[in-house]
Parts: sequence; C-alpha cells; structure tokens
Amino acid sequence: MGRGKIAIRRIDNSASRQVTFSKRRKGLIKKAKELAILCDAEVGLVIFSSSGKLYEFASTSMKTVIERYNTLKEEHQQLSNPSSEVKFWQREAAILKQQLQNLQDNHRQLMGEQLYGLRVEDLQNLENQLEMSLKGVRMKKERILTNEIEELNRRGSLIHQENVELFKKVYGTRDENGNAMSSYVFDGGEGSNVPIHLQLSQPERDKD
Amino acid sequence: MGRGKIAIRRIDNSASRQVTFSKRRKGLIKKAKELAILCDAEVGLVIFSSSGKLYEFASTSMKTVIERYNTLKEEHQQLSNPSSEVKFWQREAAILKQQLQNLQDNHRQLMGEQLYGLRVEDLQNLENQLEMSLKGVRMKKERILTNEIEELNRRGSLIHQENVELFKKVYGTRDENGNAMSSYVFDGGEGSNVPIHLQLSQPERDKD
DNA sequence: AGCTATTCATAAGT
DNA sequence: TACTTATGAATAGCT
Repeated sequence: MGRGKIAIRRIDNSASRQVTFSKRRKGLIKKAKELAILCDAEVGLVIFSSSGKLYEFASTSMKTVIERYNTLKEEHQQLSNPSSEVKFWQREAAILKQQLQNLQDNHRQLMGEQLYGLRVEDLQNLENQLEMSLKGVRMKKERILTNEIEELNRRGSLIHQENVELFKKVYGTRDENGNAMSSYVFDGGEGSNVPIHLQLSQPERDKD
Repeated sequence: MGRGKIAIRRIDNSASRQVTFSKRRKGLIKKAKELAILCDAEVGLVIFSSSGKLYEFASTSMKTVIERYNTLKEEHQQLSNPSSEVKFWQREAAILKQQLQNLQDNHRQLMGEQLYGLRVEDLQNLENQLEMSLKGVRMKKERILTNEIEELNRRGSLIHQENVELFKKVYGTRDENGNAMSSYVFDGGEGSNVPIHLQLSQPERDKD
C-alpha cells in the first residue's frame, strides 16, 4: 500500500525508518483501538522505538491488561514472575493484618473494652489473667521501691557515719567526757532513714 | 476496505463480531510484526477476546516487554505497576510487622511479662491500666451473673406459681379449710432463690 | 473458510 | 514535519 511494494525488512535509511515508524505506529494503534471497540476485546499494545521512546495503547488500562495477562500465564507457569510476587506479598500482608486484628481484639479485651460477646467463663479467664498481670506488675514495682529505699538507707548510714567521724575530728575526745556529741546525733540508730535524701533518689533505675 | 464502510462501534451480531475479530486480530498482529521489523522497534501486543481467550505477539518476549514497560513507568509515576507494587506490599508488610511487634510487646507487658526495662512510673501506669481493666471485666461479669440469677429467680417463681396452681387443682379447695397446701409449700416467699441453680454461676472474686 | 468490491493505510515524492 | 497521491493491503459483506 503505497507508491510501491516494500519488503518487510529493517529500513536502512534512518530518516525513512523514523517516518515509517511514525506512520505505522499511528496506524497500528488505530487498528488496535478499532479491534477493541468493534469486537469487544481487551487490547494492550506497547511499542518502544529504536531510540527507546515508549508508545502505548490499552483499551482498558495497561495495568489491568498486564495483570490479566500475568494471571492467565501463571496458571501455566507457576511462580517467579512479578505478578505472583505481588500476590505473595499481598497474602503476607493479609496474614499480618489478620494477626494484628486478633491481637488488637485481645488487647482491647485486656484493656477492659469490647466485652460484649463474652461469656462469664471468658470473663473469668480474663479476670484471672489481669489479676496475674497485676500481681506481677506490683511485685516488680515493690521490688524496685524496696531496692531504692535500701540504697537510700545505705547511703544515709554512710553519711551519718561520716558525720560521726567528722564530729570526732572537730571535737576531739570530748565525747568521751560528756554530751556534745549526743546533741549532734539527732537521729541515730541501726537502719534509720535520712528523710531529706529521699528527694534525690528519683534518677535511680531498677537493675534486674 | 471492504464492501462498505462501517462505523467503529461494537458489532451487535455475535457471529459477525467473531469473524471480524479473527480477521482484524490477524491483521493487527501482522502489522505489529512489520512495525517491529521495519523500524527496529520492540513491540508487545496482548489481545483478550470478549470470551476471554488470549492472543499475544511480542517482537522479543512478552516478559521482556512488560519488564521494560514497568521499569520505564516506575521512573515517572512511582507505584501501581507490578514491580513497584511488590515494593508497595513489601513496605505494607513491614509496617504491619512493626505494628504487630509493638502490640505484642505491649500485650506481653499487660500480661505481666517482659517488665525489664520499665521504670516505677511505667509500672504504676501499667498497674492503673490493669486495675481499670479488671474493674471493667468484673462489672461486666457481675452484670451477667446478676441477670442470670434474676432470670433463674423469675423462672423459679413461675415454676413455684405453677405448682401452687397444680396443687389447687389436685386438692381443690381443701387449702381453704386446712393445711395440705402448706405442707407442699416448702420454700415460698417473694423473690426467693432456688438454691440448686446458684451452683451454675461462677464463684465470686474479691474486689480489692 | 473463500471471494471480491471497496475502503484504508501508507511509500514515495513534494 | 506535514501534505499529497498512487498503489498495495486489509477487510466487510457475501457465498
């Protein structure tokens, strides 16, 4: 069709090839379009020019066409094409979503919400679980507080001891004779607390 | 090109449509092939008939064409093609995994485990939360148990009432005269419990 | 599935 | 790159 017949082989002349590419590309896309409309078909057409430029036509959308193509192909050759990889990850995400959902439900129940469908038995289990948890948390907290108090007592005793030593150095052996020392010792005794230091103890952390 | 011109619109007659599909499909693929050869282009063509049958042509291979297409598309519009779609779902899965991890940690703490890194403050919050939860669960449970007991009482009263009626029918008006009825009524009274049913309800817990 | 009149696509020229 | 035009190709309607 044209001023002369041509053989179907690569056109050597670059300019001619370019011109023919434009014309035939346009014609091809037009015919693809017509086929899709006339015959109610789904058509996808991808053309890369020799210089790498992309031209495309799709009666629906290229994404749809390629997915349909891949889905159909998968039935024959299972695995290792992009589409099945997408499916793999979609499945993976779906599984994770389900796990998350379950855990969230469980969590909400643990938080005392969403108790609507539960039977007395379930509620009892939940209650027992919460009591166990509470016991664990309280034990932990008490251990930390106990450790903190012990540490403070230890430090308090040390400081008290230091003060006693300092007192001796300042007043010499006068304590042996009389009373000066006892007036300093306002709060003695084994394991006594040093109240003012309790304020400082905040930054201590638990160690187990 | 034909005995007459046709409008480009869906061919109603199914047989004609089928014939035209065959002819034009063949022509389209031929032209796609020619374009690829003449102009040194890479061409991919996918055609689904209205009945879902697949026809394809690729100057190299469909896999190559689709991959090249996707690669090129990715550069422009991030997303919504299989290759970046894989990335999308991978990201989605990673996010879900992270959420799941967080929730699981949280959950374990609520369950009284894995309390190692927590400060007294955190433990106090956890304890408060657990107490709130426990309160919610216990309220819910008690409401159910109360309803159950009320229902049992209601049913017990009904049965008792029925028995009174039956007793009247069996022994007629004798109750008016004397005592026979009172010997039957071993457990009367307004809102009285039916002890054997109380066994069904779960044991009450402490309410600190 | 073939045939053929007719329309369409396009090669080569401008 | 666009327009023109002669020509071969594609195909609509028939059989």
